[in-house]
Amino acid sequence: MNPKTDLTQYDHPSVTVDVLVFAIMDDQLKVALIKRGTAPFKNSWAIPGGFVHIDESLEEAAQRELEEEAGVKSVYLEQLYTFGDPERDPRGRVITVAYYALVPDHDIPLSASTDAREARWFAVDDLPPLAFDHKEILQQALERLKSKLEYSNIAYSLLPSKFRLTELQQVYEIILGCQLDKRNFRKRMLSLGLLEATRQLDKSGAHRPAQLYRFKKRKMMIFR
Amino acid sequence: MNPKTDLTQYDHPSVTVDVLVFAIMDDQLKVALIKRGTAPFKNSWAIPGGFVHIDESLEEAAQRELEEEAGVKSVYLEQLYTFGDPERDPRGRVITVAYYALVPDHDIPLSASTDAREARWFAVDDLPPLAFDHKEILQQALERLKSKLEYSNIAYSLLPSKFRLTELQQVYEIILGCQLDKRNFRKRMLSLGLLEATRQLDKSGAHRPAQLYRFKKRKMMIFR
DNA sequence: TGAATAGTGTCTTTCAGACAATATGCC
DNA sequence: GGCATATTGTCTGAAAGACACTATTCA
Repeated sequence: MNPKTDLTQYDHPSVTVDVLVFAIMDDQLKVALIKRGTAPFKNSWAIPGGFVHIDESLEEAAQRELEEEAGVKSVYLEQLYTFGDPERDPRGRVITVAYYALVPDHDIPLSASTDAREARWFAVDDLPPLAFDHKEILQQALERLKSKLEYSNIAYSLLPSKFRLTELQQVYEIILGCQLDKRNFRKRMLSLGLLEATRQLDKSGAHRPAQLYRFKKRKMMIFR
Repeated sequence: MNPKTDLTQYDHPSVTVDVLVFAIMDDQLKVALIKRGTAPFKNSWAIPGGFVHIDESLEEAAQRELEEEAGVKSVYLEQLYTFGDPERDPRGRVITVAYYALVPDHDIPLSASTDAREARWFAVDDLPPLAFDHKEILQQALERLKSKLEYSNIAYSLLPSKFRLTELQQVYEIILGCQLDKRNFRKRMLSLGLLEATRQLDKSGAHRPAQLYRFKKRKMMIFR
């Protein structure tokens, strides 16, 4: 049986969404991947995704994937790019609209869903070979994430609602891949006026407790 | 006859590309629009676009539209965003991948192609009502254009290969919609090191001739 | 009191922005 | 010479970056 049959017989491409789910875990930026249970690329790791239903919007489809995969709702979700090379899927013409999501928690269990044998978090700088053009998609997501970190407040979406300034700085350092000066970082963050101190202290360590802050608005803002 | 029939009977969405073609003409930013010759939105103005052929990439489809519409090749072309609301086209499920193009010439004749009664340039701040969700698409393209102008060298793609600094400044002023200081503008542009003086002067006016410059690289570069 | 992290200020450099006079070529 | 545009420099304020010590809590 020709594997292309079910995808191209109508001359309409299939449309999928792929969702890159990012989180900070163990002081690393991690991405959720699934191990494919079916051909093509059976047993390869891939970005979770699926077909767009005929009556749902692209964003709804991405939300649905996100919930199936990581069980999370109301997290940061943004359309990344649409990948449509005719050769990107050996089964036939599949156009995928890639989204990326940022989840604040440090300990999200993943569920292997349809087509997936297994789901796991991978540090983005220690990845297995990926199926399809998923390496390129991931690459592009990382670039977007880095640049958006510099001129927006999306970092809030990788943090719990209250956090120490040191934690915020770690998010920046992990994603940008470089060390930042503590004094300059705090000066800059506080001068943006997007943070406010809460009345709480973090007393979790055997040392001076840290002030906890929150973002005034948990909505993406551009500052340039 | 149910107008949805031909688009949804297979449960696959249709995929189109829409291409926003921008140029500077008469000291205004203009966009190429077509007047639709068929329902829905018959006689409304719309962004030119068409179906993605089953064997061409999205970018190839956009190139093809661009050539059919404006007869231009090798101009700046960038994917903008993918619009996929299930209600965006009354005929059924149509997902469109929007691209925008920047053409350097001041006098591009447009050809009315399939489905179009007429094609015309419109100043972006004097637009007719647009079909579908095309107003939103155009809005988003303008935002992208403005922000990219600030941190990249895409302005080169709206100019001929050699140009006066004054012309370059006009491109910025027209797109950003504000006046810029001539001395500061020139200082900044020259300090970026992306421009080089040619050996030619522009002697077209009854006044002191201007030095002609060119971009060292006619490839999009980010400077941030 | 020692360990561990929190918190803070100054100086320098760089860049953006305000601002106006002179230069050159053509008619 | 008059007109029209081209070309050029200084000052000021803001923000980024380099840099090191004190403060606080807990064990």
